[in-house]
Amino acid sequence: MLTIQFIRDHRDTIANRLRIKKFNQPGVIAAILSKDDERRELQVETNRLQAELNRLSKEFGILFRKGEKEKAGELRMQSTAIKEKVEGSERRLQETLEELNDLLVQVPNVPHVSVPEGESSDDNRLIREGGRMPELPDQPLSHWELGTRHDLIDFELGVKITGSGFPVYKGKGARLQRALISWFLDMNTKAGYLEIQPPLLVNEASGFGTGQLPDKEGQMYRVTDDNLYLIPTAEVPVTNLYRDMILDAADLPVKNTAYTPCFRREAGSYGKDVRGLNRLHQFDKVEIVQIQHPSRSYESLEEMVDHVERLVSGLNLPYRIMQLCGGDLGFTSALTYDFEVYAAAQDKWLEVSSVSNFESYQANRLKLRFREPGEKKPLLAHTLNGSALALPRILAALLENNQTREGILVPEVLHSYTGFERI
RNA sequence: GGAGGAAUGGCAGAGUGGUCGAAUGCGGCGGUCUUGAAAACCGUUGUCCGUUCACGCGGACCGGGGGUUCGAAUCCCUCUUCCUCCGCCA
Repeated sequence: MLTIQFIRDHRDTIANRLRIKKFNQPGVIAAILSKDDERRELQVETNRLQAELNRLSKEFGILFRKGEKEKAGELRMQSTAIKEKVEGSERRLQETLEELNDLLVQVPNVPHVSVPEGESSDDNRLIREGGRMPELPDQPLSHWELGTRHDLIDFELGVKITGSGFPVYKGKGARLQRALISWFLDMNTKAGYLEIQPPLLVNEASGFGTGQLPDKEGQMYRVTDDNLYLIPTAEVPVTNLYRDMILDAADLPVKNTAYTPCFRREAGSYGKDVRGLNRLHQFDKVEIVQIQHPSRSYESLEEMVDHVERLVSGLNLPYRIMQLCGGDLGFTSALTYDFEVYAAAQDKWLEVSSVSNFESYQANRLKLRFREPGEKKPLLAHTLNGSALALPRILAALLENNQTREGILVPEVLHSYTGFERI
């Protein structure tokens, strides 16, 4: 969330900057500012009463030890009276703090100045494109047809054992998945990312830290008995590794990568977009996460984009990089680039990576800070993450684009991982 | 799952009701000494909020939450985590 200080400092411009993100509730900002004034008044009053009570208690202790029982008794009555006031004041302060927090979490991150206006994904800005469009044989097959024909992916078995959106990968299909994961991780570690294997279930505090809670609660699978959530992305556990930490500026940037399955309920999304591997409840993804100094976070964002671009072009997939418009930008993000690859048989662009700078929005929730050498006050760090890469749609595009009369060709970079060159 | 013990500052570790935000040691930072370094010595060293032009001042925090008390790191309840033993187990 935004810091109250930031909102105070930009009270005149913030509503306008949020408008681009389709947050048209200037009332919330006004309510935050007045609630914060209220909070400060209450704080001053509470602190004053607390100081008074502390002073009386201290005096009481001294008198009591001296044996001046009578004077002590007087003080005790005074303290009792003040104590009631302190309790009342503390309770009001606590309530105000909670109300303020409830308002604060409703405000999305402020978009970067370069974010274009727009309503939906149709208004996203094309940054650049690359790769060559494939030439398909006559009557090309979709990836779900190819998956079934070559016995790579079994959707029906998944339905039997779990439900729709939980495919079973078999044989060369499973091996191809493992090859992609290994190649991605190897490329990421070569680029300086530390490989992490995090837990796949997280607690409430972690969900809150990266912003999935409270606003995206319905998107996560929940283990109610133990009050845990299945991770929707490795971003959650890997970023939360650094919750409540103060890092040295010299440790920045922190660069981590993790492969994990991801679990998403995808409540409310049905229809033809969800066919095959296009949208799943469980899928595999390799994630990259950076924690960076605020003055260098946008350099890191570009570096991450370049890195992801090397991955997609290494697989010889036609791709394009889009900058998300205000209306399409996520709640917690300041700037996001989406990578889309072209799946030729479906004639569709599929999103395979989303690379974002959250600036200090997550860090403020996470209490993730760093200290400049010689400085006393720690500052909020910036967090960034991106997919490098999400598997199912990559697999879909590979199968569809590389189908030939002689079988499906495996990209060269994967040969040493798969042990086969065609399917 | 059962029985017992524990959780204190960057780390180690004292503190069982009253100037305790907390002894002491280590580490860090600054200084003295030194050609330089080490050693020694001196000083300093948590986070957050509020207030102040500033020096400063006030408040909260000793795993989390709640309670007892004029006053809680210290007593009580509860949750979490860790350790030891038993059981189960990939």
